[in-house]
Amino acid sequence: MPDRKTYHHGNLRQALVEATAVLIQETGPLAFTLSEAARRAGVSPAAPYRHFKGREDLLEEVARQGFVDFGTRLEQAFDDGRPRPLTAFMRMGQAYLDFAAEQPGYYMAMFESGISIAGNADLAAASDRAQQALIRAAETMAERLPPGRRPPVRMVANHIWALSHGVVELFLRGKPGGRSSIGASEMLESGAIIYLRGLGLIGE
Amino acid sequence: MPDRKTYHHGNLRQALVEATAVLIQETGPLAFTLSEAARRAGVSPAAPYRHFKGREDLLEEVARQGFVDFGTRLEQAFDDGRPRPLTAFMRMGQAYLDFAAEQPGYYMAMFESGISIAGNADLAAASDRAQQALIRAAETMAERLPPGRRPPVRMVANHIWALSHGVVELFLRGKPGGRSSIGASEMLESGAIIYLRGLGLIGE
DNA sequence: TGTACATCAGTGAACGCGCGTTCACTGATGTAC
DNA sequence: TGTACATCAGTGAACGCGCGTTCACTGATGTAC
Repeated sequence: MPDRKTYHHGNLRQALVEATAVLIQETGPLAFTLSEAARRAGVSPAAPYRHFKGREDLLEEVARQGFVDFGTRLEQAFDDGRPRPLTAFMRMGQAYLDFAAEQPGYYMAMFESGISIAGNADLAAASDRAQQALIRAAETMAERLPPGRRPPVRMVANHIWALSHGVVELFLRGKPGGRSSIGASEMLESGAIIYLRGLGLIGE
Repeated sequence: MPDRKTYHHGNLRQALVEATAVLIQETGPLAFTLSEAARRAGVSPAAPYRHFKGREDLLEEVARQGFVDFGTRLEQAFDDGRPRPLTAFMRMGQAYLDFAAEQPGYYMAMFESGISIAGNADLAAASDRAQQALIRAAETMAERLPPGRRPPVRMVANHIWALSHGVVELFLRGKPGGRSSIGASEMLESGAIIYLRGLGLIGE
């Protein structure tokens, strides 16, 4: 909103977060600058310092909000395994891809911007919560197996996370190793099905 | 080699490539600058222009060399499926991780630096060759299954690539979603085993 | 073997640029009375 | 309801910085004769 009328913006903090997400989406995480984000929010380059400690702080807030949305979407998609765990699980995988496709700016801020979650408690908490969604889904799946054949739940969650992330990075966008964005969805679905069959959760 | 004695460097082109890889490894793909690479090669900031068109050109050469080494390592590790395809396949997975761990600068240049392979024929060729190594391995594996149960070879190669890449990004280094580097190897191995079981290549 | 000279890989100074950040400031808001 | 005033979210100019790139140049190399 570069042509606002009032001296006070009213909602600058959030406007900066959203401008940053759009900026990253358009030109990649390397192209993000505080100045450009301020420009897009219609504000002088000094204004962001009323709301953030600096460049890094803004970027981390984008990632944090991304993780919150991401975690919420995964939880809602899995819906505690209703109506059937398998259906719910595949739906969660699709939600993972949907998030990466619909919110690429946030996804890149979360995974490709080089931020470190360790030094930011709120960010770490949001990241943990998203991971918990994956772990709970893995748990629900594992419970369908006889006790002796249950794999470690965290391991399963991490396998799925890695596969999903790999598909996003290689096949969702035009990345070095990847070819086209066509097929990311099918790629994840087929991969997940084969994996779940390997766990014994899907019959021959 | 900042204190070389001769006016002519002798091997500046390659020195710049290697300096860039080290630089990226140390501070991430965002921190790479032509000037710093020149500085580390012990040369003025104008010197690289004798060997590269500019910043982007050097970065792409780093990625290209990375893909060549990467492809060679994967091929050698798979060794046409000797002594047994399954063993060879798992060995190739380990080689994937080894490359990412031993040559992080090259790996980041290849997958995280934001270069585009499309506009650079040599780079595209090197990337293709690496992908071919994965596809041939998948082919050898698929041939072990009865004709009616053989999955699409490219799909299998892409699943494995995505899983490997995801493991590298999330678990090999201290990345946002990831925790520690411990376990990347186990993570990929266990994931691959479950996946291969899902394909019917490993018994219960 | 010696020398003239073309070639070319480097230098170093300069450029314009946009960045992140700081600063004293000013305009708008909202609360106390 | 009106006014004084504290608060605070913005401005805009300035800073130092390092970047990528260009330029005329110079020193080293190696080849022809």
